[in-house]
Amino acid sequence: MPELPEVETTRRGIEPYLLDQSIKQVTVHQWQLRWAIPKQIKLLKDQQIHAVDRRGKYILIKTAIGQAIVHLGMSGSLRICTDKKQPKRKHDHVEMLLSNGALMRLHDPRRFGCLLWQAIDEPEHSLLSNLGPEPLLDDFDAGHLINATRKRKVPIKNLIMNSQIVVGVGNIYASEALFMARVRPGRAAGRVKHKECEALVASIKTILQRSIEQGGTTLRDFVNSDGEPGYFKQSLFVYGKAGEPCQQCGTTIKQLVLGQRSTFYCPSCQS
DNA sequence: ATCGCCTCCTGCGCGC
DNA sequence: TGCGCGCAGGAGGCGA
Repeated sequence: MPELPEVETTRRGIEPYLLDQSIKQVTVHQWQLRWAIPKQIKLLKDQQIHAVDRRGKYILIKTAIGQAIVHLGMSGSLRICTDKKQPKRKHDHVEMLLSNGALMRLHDPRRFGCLLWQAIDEPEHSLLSNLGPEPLLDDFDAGHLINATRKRKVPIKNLIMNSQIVVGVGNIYASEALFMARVRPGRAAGRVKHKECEALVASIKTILQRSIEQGGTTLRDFVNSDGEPGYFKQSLFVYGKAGEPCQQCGTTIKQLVLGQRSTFYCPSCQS
């Protein structure tokens, strides 16, 4: 489900409830997510939260003795519950009770997400150590993308969704950014010109930023930490619009599969 | 090194 | 109304 804007929306939503609080209780109802939750997650009990950060699509809950690493997978969400009587729902796998009385619940029907632990004295987790730059920071620039695309034969869409190249670009925003940059998603990455790489970097930044401002994209079930949907869906140009006229030129939007993922583009606007 | 395919899991919408 | 099917916002891991 969540791409970078949805994860950032979630992070911003939970941060005020978590920051400087201590964790009074960690309850795990379902240990088996994508990977089993390590038993050490219980070390969070009585720890104070120093920061709630994000790296790519990972949310990092930091304490003096280590950090919890949360990934929401396809269907995960973190919700804050301030009403104690709010019942636990099916697929609420983990609950963390905070010193301010708030309860944070990790909900994930498909269980593609994860909750991992990295002690302060351990090397950076391998899931984090091989990640590319943050798309909204300055080290993700045209030079970086040009360098990453040379001699690569993978479709450009697959390449921008590769977290070793740049983090946070998922299936929705990859199609949208390619539309904005007027580049067809199936082009071999190495055939994308320098100018087009520049446009693509700018598009990725613009689209992710705008989506964050709208609270992310809710297609089916994304909700923020308050349980509210995001509003960027109304700003989508191509994703999920196969058969509809392009908003720019009227040509019918096409759909194909790349890297096992549905992909959308305008055959007239994008070349 | 790079690429493409498979996999994990539940839920929902669609066509019959 | 019910059932089976295909598809879904991720991404590591594998074999070629």
